Amino acid sequence: MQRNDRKPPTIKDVAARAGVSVMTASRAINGKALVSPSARQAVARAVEALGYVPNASARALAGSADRRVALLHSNSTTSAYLGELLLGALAEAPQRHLHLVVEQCAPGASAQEVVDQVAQAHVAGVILPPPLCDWSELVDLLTQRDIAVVAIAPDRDGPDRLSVGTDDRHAAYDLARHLIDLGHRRIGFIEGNPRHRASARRLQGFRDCLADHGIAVDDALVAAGDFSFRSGLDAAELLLGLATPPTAIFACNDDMAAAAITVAHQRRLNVPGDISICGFDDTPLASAIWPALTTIRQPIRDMSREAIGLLAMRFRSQDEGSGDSIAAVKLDYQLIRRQSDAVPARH
Amino acid sequence: MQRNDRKPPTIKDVAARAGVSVMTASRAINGKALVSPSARQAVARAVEALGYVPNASARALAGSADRRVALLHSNSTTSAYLGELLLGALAEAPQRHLHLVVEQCAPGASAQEVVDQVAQAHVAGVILPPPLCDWSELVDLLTQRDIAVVAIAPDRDGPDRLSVGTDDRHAAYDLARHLIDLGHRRIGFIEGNPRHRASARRLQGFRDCLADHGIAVDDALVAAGDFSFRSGLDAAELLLGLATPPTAIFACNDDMAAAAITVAHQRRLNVPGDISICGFDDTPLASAIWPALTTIRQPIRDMSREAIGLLAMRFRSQDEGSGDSIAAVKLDYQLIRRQSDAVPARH
DNA sequence: CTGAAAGCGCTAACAA
DNA sequence: TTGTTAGCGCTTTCAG
Repeated sequence: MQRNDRKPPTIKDVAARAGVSVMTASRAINGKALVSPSARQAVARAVEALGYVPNASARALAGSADRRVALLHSNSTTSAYLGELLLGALAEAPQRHLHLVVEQCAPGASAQEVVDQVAQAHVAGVILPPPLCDWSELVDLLTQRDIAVVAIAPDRDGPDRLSVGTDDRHAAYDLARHLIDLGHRRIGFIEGNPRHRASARRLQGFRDCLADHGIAVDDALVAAGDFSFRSGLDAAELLLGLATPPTAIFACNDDMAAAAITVAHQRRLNVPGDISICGFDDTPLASAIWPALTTIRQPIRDMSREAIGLLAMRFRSQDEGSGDSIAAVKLDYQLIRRQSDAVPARH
Repeated sequence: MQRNDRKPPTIKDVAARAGVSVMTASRAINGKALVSPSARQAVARAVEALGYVPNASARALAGSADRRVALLHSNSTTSAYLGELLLGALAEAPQRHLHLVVEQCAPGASAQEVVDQVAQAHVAGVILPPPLCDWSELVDLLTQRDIAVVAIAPDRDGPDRLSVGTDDRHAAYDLARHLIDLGHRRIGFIEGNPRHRASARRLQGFRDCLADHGIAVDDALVAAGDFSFRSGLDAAELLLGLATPPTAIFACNDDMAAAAITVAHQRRLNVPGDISICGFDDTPLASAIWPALTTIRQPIRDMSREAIGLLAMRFRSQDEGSGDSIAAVKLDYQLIRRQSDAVPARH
């Protein structure tokens, strides 16, 4: 009855305590078939009593079951985004018997160099957050090397391409409808970086919604932007400087929405009294400004969780030689209503 | 010359190619002594040619060298902070031959429960970010179980306690001095959560600086807060509503500084023309508002990197039976000057 | 300085 | 349904 168990219990200890062979213990622990209920129970009890936890290294070494997968990132995403991604992946990986490694690709590296780096890591799969997931040269090279790729929120999901994301168009549609339901008819839109397809999809959802509600889209109300706060300032300046300014602004991300609020305040406009302003993404910024932003939240953590799941599934079907399974999963977004929107002021 | 090397090369391949035994290869690869220069070189060449990378699992399984360490977090820190911490730790751990696992402790769990959870993970050490690092019951329990603990930015670093952080007092002193150098004499201060010692240390640095410059601290200029945006609003309201308002405000974090800017704008004050406002932490928020905040940046990623280093060092000295080494490391902070500060307006 | 043997904890494959 | 044998890739003995 010593306080400090120097060594953690091994499967041998479990087997001994359960009165079965190591193999039976192994099978029971891994939930395989072909184990009698009684043995299964005995093992379960032993595991419980000993506080046994399988040794991941040994498992990886023995079977070819545990594979390594990498979360490859450039330094261009924010650490909040990356943090969420990491948390999801780190939580899911062990459950799927995958080892997660994190790789950062060097700033100026060529696709070939990045692939070499990944290959060095002996990974069987890679999770690619934006903007990496849209670097087709990289994706192709990886695929050629038989490394599975799953894209997080890619610009477009090709067939036979593993991806997870949300439906930007649909989310934008919903947000636009929210504004319309409030009574807005002149709604300004601040575009994101034209190189990101997400921006185009959001605009599309916005346009579709207006069209469906019989509202003509005034092109003067669609201002260019690039997702940066700075660009949001200019766009909002333009929109609010119009002869007939909009009663609401739909910004393609929170940063630009925050900028729009800043401009509104500079112009002595009350938000949301005089003008409603909505964002997209629900970054921490959204709730750290006043008024807090009504915005769309994407389940980032769940995305990487799903990504790991997709990889695990792909490996399984590879092993079984069966055809590929589901390729693109779409997760639900959420409209977060805070204080930056309201019914339009009477004229 | 096949395209797809099915299996990665093992140490056997390296040894064969170098014309030495597996053991010599192992020793050479790990930089151990007792290897002839010629052998060492041959192995190095073989490694290079084969693109050999040691298999971490096998290494962990064979030696007792690789230990597991956990980054334990509650869900109370922001994901940006956690993300940075993760990136630092994930990058450093393999280099130190440590396996990093990430554990989230359940919201309402007792210290005992959390320790049990950690023990389950077979870790030899734990990295504790705030506020976990200040939960002394937890730290004690962990220590009793012979699990090394390193605290990230703890409220106070005891002797014999591994910790890494920055010098809050000193950083606050520097920021205050920056304001004084600009010409400010009436400087408001917005406190953080009184339960966080960091808040007190920042106030102390602020006071010390004023004292050193012969400026009396007017207690009316020190407003309570709790690090939240909301509390910053109230504090700023109070400060700016004073008969003789300050010409500058030093907020204990960026969120409250952002709030102060909001209030200033509501009162038709120009920032920084009419009033300078500084933050602390350099969160993404700092550069996503207008004007962008002058603030203090803490090297969060480096902190977790250092934390891993401390653990590795501790293990090494444990193994060698030597006494404990350096316990508390302080990292350099940085004063980031942006657009929220300026010389005070003439009266 | 170098090498051979043994085994880390676990699981495929094969028997029983 | 169960147990046995072998071996994953590496490092630790312990002998050369």
